[in-house]
Amino acid sequence: MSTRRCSGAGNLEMSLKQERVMMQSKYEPEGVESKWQRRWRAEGLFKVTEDMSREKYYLLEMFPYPSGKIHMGHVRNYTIGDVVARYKRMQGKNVIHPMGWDAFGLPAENAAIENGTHPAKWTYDNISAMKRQLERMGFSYDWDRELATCDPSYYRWEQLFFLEMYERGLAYKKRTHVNWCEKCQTVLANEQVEEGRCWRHSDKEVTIKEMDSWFLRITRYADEMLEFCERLPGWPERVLTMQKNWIGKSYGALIRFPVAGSDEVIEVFTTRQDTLFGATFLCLAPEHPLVKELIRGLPQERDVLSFIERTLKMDRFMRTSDFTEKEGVFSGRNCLNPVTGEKIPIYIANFVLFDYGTGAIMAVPTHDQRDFEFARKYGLPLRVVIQPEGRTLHPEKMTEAYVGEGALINSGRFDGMRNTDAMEDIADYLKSRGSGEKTVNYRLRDWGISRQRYWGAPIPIVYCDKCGTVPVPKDQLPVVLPLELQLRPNGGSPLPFESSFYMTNCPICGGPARRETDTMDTFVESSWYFDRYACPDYDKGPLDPERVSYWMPVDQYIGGIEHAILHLLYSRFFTRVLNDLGYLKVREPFTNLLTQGMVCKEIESCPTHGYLYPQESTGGKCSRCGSDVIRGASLKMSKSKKNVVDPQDLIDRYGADTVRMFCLFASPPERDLEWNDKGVEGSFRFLHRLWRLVADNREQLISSVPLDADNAHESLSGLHRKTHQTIKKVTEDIENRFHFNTAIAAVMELVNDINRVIEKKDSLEAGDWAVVREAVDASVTLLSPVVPHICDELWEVLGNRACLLSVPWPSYNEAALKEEKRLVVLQVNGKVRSRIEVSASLGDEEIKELALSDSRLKQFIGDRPVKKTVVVQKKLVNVVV
RNA sequence: GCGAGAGUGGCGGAACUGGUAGACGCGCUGGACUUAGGAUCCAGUGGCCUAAAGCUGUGGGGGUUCAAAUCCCCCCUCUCGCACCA
Repeated sequence: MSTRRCSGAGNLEMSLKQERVMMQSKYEPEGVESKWQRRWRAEGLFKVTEDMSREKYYLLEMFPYPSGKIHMGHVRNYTIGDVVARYKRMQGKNVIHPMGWDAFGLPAENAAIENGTHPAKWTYDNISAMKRQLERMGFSYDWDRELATCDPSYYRWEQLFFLEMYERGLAYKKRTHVNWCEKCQTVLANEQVEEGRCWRHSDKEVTIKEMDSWFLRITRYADEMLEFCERLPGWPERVLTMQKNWIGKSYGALIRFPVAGSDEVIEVFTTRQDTLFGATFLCLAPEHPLVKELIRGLPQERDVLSFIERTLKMDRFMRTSDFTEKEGVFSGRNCLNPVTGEKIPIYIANFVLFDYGTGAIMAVPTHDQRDFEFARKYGLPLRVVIQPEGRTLHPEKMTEAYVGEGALINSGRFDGMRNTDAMEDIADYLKSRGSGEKTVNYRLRDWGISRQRYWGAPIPIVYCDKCGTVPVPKDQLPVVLPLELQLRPNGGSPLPFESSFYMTNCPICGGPARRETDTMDTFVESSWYFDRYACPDYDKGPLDPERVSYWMPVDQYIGGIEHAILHLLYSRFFTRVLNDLGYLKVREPFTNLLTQGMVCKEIESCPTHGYLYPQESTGGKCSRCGSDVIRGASLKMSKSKKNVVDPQDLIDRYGADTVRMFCLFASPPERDLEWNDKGVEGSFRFLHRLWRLVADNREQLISSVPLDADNAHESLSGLHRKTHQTIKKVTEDIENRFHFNTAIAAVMELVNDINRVIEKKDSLEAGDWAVVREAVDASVTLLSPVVPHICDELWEVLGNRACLLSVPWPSYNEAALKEEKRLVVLQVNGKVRSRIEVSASLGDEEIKELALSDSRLKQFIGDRPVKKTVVVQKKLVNVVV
């Protein structure tokens, strides 16, 4: 690697001629930061354009919901991203680093209802407030690419995508059982239900409701998305595992059970077709579409209906909990086991999931624990079909199901086969008889995107009594969300009540028609915003093919782990759709993914007053009642736990650079960050020290002769070496693993070394100052992605003109890394007993000799005979006695 | 229950392919300068021991190795994800 001068000789000369930049002796971040933010903006430093001759680098952080104020999670996420963006830029890449707003969503509506502000005004006010805060942080966004998803110029393209998906059967409407959140007054996708609760809040259960809903056929891509999990080496294993589990592919068979005395057939999905001969009853989910028909007119009808009603009323969490007792009711009907011909009862059971498989199961109580419990409870027959080796199962004596392997019995022609071997054969047998076949089943369901809310992108569909469901013609897009209307005080969408919106004419027959009043899930907007950043101003179509193919895919995506399934899965799906529709050339949107940890802080609480704000706890006592404060675990910052730190307060107090630095220094990005007010002070102090280092030695630094590669300096060779070692370390820490904490620590070490050298200021010669200058230049340059304002200021003070962002990243000199002396550790039986310093030119044998003649080592060896001596290349000698 | 990850000083964290455990920072202790310090600087700071010498030490136990925070086996704890998935 070649040596690059850290100090620019040309710049130096110019600045010496110029009036010298005045420097304050005290570091005052506010002034420095606003100065540089102004200059960056004036120079359009963050603007980026397509340049086919240069290698592009797309760095993206998850865009925020415009809640009005940035929180520590944003600050951390965006600081990590900004460091990478600035670093890559200094490395010479053409870096795109955009920012925008995930601007549709419920909070705007709720705020509107609460305090009478229009969702649009609320949203745009919040956007400008948050934008100001992001600018104050000094992030290097190309604001020319800013977009807000609530803007018709954005969502019109989404409506176009929807129509094209509709044409291809990728968007469809069906009446089905869906997740309903009472609090949000809307339907939720499966991915948005967490532990039976709405992902937005945990205080209200999600219930099941039957209604019409629009779906996107994500399941069409299930297999491909699963397979591609193996081709995303730049993604965390954890996220891929979660996605794989969510897609949930399983191999099994579809088996048809004819209903006795009817033409109806019940299809069942099973992964255990080997146990088919032991199926002694069937269970349907209460939501199963056949249930109502089966029971019509039977004496059981009433009981079944009341059972269904009871079950559906249960919230989803209880319904699917392991602890909920398995319950069911006989439907009054039977069906025939397709292989035994035996008549077996059909039950309706609460534990059967309507949205997995076919919503119906064959029950084999002897070899499935759930079926076993159910059979015991309702006195249903058990038949053993798998006999384990070395013991005999008796149905009447069994206390639990046997789920292991064994030989088939009571299974007709398959008797004696190993159950695992019979899987294929039984499937073939079913196929030959027309009663089933092998199949693959996915846990993933189609993505329900209808939302019965106002503040979202309208679904471009019209309903006509004559023509049915009619897509809005593409040239009539966008279907604009009306802004002038009265919101409903109790939540719920005003659109179905707004005739000026829903009343329209049928695009086909021209007769009166009604618009779809559901809006799209906001995750639809976030599924393609990164594509639009490539060409936010393009109006001839959703995406400018040239620009998009230059920028996509995203090289590095950074965001919270909470989107491991939701947003990341939807985006992978959407990318495939847009690829199939011809808008995109890529199949996967994000090459590398970094999921940063949460920002946590210790909680404090009082036995009577609950969680306390820091100012409510003084000297370990509750300021209201004086009882002892309980210091709790460090938990994710949240308003309800009263452990949030407002980034704005910190910026006001310490400046953006300090906040940026602490966020990175406290822990590596993928881990949780433990907030520590004292730690912030530490970062602030370091920046002060850095500032003083330059301020106090400005004259000597500026007038020092630039260091030449070959004028290796005798007196300060240690500092020269340290400088190059630091460049190497920082480069590798950022490049290979994004470990900014160790990178910062390395620069701190260098700065400590510089200060140690400068202490002997008076004895330093001109050549020494050149070494110091090199070290200072390196420190400032290496830190500039982390703390760009102070670094640009110091860089200018040191006589340079350009902003560091356009200065190349320093490279290190391999020769300068070499130490002429090496510290060798001497061990006896693996224990450190002594250390010696040896010349780096010595060979293993010579070092061994030196070691054995070391007096301290000799003392430890005593007169014991040396059995063996291990020498590790210029590092360690271990003498075994 | 299944799957993944993690347990290192008073705290956040270093130690990259096994080779000086605790870099860097916070906190703490002592000192200097100060009218003062929550400013700054210097020194110290895993534990045991008055100190040195020494011993000991990376959740616990065992193993491999000249050498283990790091590799293997068993156990414990915590975090996250999934959780009646047929």
